[in-house]
Amino acid sequence: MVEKIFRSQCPISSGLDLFGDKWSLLIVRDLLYHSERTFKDFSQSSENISSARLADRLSKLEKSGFLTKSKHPTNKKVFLYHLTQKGRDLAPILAEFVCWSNKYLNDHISEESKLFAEQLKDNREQVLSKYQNP
Amino acid sequence: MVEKIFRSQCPISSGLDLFGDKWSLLIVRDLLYHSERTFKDFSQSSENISSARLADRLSKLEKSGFLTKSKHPTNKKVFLYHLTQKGRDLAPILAEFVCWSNKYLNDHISEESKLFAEQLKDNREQVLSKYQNP
DNA sequence: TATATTGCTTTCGTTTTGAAAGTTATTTTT
DNA sequence: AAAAATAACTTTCAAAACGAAAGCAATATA
Repeated sequence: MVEKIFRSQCPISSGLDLFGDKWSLLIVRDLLYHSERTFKDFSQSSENISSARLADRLSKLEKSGFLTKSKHPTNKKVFLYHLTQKGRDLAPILAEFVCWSNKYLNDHISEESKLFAEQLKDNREQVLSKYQNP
Repeated sequence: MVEKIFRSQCPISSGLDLFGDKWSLLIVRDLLYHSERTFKDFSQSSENISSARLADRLSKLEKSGFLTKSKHPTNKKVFLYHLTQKGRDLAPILAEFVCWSNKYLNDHISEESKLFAEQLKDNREQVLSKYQNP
């Protein structure tokens, strides 16, 4: 009845068990950058996630405590997603993805992300601190 | 004929396209920790990867330049896997996994990894520098 | 020489995925 | 007020990825 979540006691393996797929960290990325997103917003990100997959990932990330879902103040059919602290604390992982890709995929990534990688290189702590608080 | 590798120009999405699955980073982890591994060594890691999946991941990681495969000096049936610089440079990503899991999965991860997380917290640069060179 | 081991590959049933279409409640337009 | 559009999903279905197990060839060990 109780399904096993973790393959081992390794922190890397356990992290992968929670958010190690092709989509979860992209949802987190969008929320770090925009702080508030709707289902439609996520759908329109450039990686073209299918709505089935998006719905599934949002509910898993909510269940695992990475994000919260709340009602829009005026529009009844829209829901708003926000990161929790647990989700915001994934920012340093994403930052290292950015740095790695800036070094090894430099001719492929966008100019905007190269600039961001430079900022991280020069001033990691300060850049990241902006994402640590709500 | 040419298959698309990357979903977008985002450095995070592109990193996930290359090594964003449940196994690749665990192979890298083993090689960061042990510097040299055989097929059997990887098979015996505590997450129990199947041999089909392991063979597939090793060949993909080799093809993408994260690791190299070479002959054992004396034993003809054994092959040795090593990280390239490109692979070693994933260490900071793994380090952030360790820090995140130490904070949010502390009651689940091993004591050994908690110690490692503490070392990273106190002395990130020096701890990581050990993994940056061959 | 017989047995065991290594590094895979193959097979196969199950799970996960992506693409597309469908649904419901609400909001906007006419 | 009725019709059309929209948001947030859900459903369907075929394809891809996966895990477990067995099989295999070359080499090493007993």
